[in-house]
Amino acid sequence: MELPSSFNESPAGFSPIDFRAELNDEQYAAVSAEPGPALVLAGAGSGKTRTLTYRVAWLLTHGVNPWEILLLTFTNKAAHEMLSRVENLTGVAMHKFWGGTFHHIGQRVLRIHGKAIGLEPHFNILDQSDAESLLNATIREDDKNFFKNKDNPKTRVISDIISLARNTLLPIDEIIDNRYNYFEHLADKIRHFNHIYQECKLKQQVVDFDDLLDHWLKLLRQDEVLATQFQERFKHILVDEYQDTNKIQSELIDLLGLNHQIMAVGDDAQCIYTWRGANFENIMTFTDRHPGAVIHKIEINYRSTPEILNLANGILSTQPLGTGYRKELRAVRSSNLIPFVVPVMDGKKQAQFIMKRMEGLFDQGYQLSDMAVLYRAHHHAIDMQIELSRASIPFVITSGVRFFEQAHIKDLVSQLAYVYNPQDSSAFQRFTCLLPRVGEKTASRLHRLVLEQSGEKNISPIQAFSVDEVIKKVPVDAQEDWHDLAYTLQDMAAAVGNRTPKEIVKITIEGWYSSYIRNLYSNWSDRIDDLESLVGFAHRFDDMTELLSQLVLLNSEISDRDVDEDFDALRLTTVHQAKGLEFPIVFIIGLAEGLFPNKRAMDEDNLDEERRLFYVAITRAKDELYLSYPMINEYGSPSMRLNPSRFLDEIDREHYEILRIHETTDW
DNA sequence: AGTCGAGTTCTTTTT
DNA sequence: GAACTCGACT
Repeated sequence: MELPSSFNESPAGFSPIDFRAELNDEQYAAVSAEPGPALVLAGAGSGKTRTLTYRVAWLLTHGVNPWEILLLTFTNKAAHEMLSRVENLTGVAMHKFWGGTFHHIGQRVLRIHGKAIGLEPHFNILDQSDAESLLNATIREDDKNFFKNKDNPKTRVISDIISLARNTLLPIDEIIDNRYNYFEHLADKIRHFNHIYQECKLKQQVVDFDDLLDHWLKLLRQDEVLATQFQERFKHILVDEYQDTNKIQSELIDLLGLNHQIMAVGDDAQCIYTWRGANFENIMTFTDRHPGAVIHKIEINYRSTPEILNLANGILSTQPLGTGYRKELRAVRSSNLIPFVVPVMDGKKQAQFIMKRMEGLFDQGYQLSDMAVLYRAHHHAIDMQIELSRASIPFVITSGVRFFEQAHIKDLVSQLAYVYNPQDSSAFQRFTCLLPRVGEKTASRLHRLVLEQSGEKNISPIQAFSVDEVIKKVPVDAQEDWHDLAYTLQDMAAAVGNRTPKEIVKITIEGWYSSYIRNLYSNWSDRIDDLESLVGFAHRFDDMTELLSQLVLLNSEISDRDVDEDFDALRLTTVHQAKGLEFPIVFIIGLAEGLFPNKRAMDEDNLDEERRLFYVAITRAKDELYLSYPMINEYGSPSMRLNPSRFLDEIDREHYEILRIHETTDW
């Protein structure tokens, strides 16, 4: 039930857009808003993306230049989608905008201006797991016995604490006080670990995800001239999913938008990232921080049936008073089936019910790609995957190991990263540890030795791989591989500057790594195929640094062979990853206490966020909605009885119908 | 001292 | 299935 769209009607010339006709009153008011701070409260399914897209188009047709617009989004996908829609609408090419995730833009700023805070333009970006291993290594080096004590927190926890502190701009002590008070005695220690970790990264010219925001903010704060330059350059700043911004992000936006040119778009009812520091205070206090801000409410819902919206509104009304903007989704679609609550015996029965129901839906003309199964946590989908595979029903699962996070991809990328930044010990360690009898300790010794020799003999670190003093220290079993590896890296280094990224990637694959992988994996040809598709990906880049950043930041992008959009398959996804998507048919599974709401959220009293997550899940559905819960959980050593989710109890009984599984055999 | 293999224990959500 | 621990082996 989308509004009429004139996309692609005039492929050659771009005829003027009739904004009034293509938008409803609420949307039009936001799109055509006068310059000045604005807060757009867009309910689920109300055409938020459309509004943002048309706003950009509006600005462009009213004399604003593309480079004067900064578009900040939560995911790369959202940025891409919006900008390509703008391109279709106005003919202005995507790359003319500064648009992307906060991290992406931060990276871009730091490449250009990072020198001021000690970052060379070729710095490498560590992903979550690289960052954690580096932190781990730093801690071990500083305090050998720290992890021997079982009562001490694991690296993961320390990393979480540090990250939360940085994202909320609060001191580490305060984070520990508030959320980890059982580690109070370690506050000094953790602060110290953080300190040496930051130093270590800077020395190696690497940054983690948080640095991309933190350094960016630091840069703007310390260099007033630069800050002013950005403030004057970006005449319009548009922020998507504003409710999920954290303190450091809102600080960045406020600083960049000092001239009151921010349009923030969001929905406080859909704030689901507080665990990552998101703070919906940002959206609640926006008008205080930006006096004169105009609030635009967009509430007409084009997506869902009234029955589904009744349920969604019911959830909204159970939210504690005063915690959000008052809103109600208004339906325009005609009535359809009432949502069903489906108790089932266990996960297997749950999967079987869904498959049974799917058959009925096929008869009604729906296809697999119209349907999605949503769940709270990845492992809730195991039974679903098993049963679907057994019945050979095609499905895509947006989770698990992402393409760029697979071992062989990271192995290869580490070699590329190292050639561009030989200080990067994480990259060095990643590929050296693949050699026989080389582990963490040997790797770091070799890395030090290589740098030392490079300094002493005044040669590049990569040439130093072949120096006798280094070779002597390589374990005997690894000698042969070491030579091949050194040769490949030197080949790559020689190609830097005069070959394209694509060609360099090719050299890397065809070098040491392909012979290594052949001996290691039985499915090596699949893995080589993956690597080959990396060559295709690299083809899009002229600049290796840009390619390397994207490989880390774009972790949701999948390999080219999976990009087939027409492939008819059922979608399995977590609720978090389903944010912003819509499906005619939605099954939400595992709606039991301890699963959804998640046990940990119950322990930590985070039920409001779980409820918002449930709200997000429900509002993905267009035509039909099924809410199911297993009564028994066979995972966990003694099978446990499960109670239906409290969220089901909170819904008015008249808004759904209970479906007993034995009655459904005829569907 | 450091690597490697076997066995155990869990994971919410993501840039 | 991967991330960690532990004991054996170099």
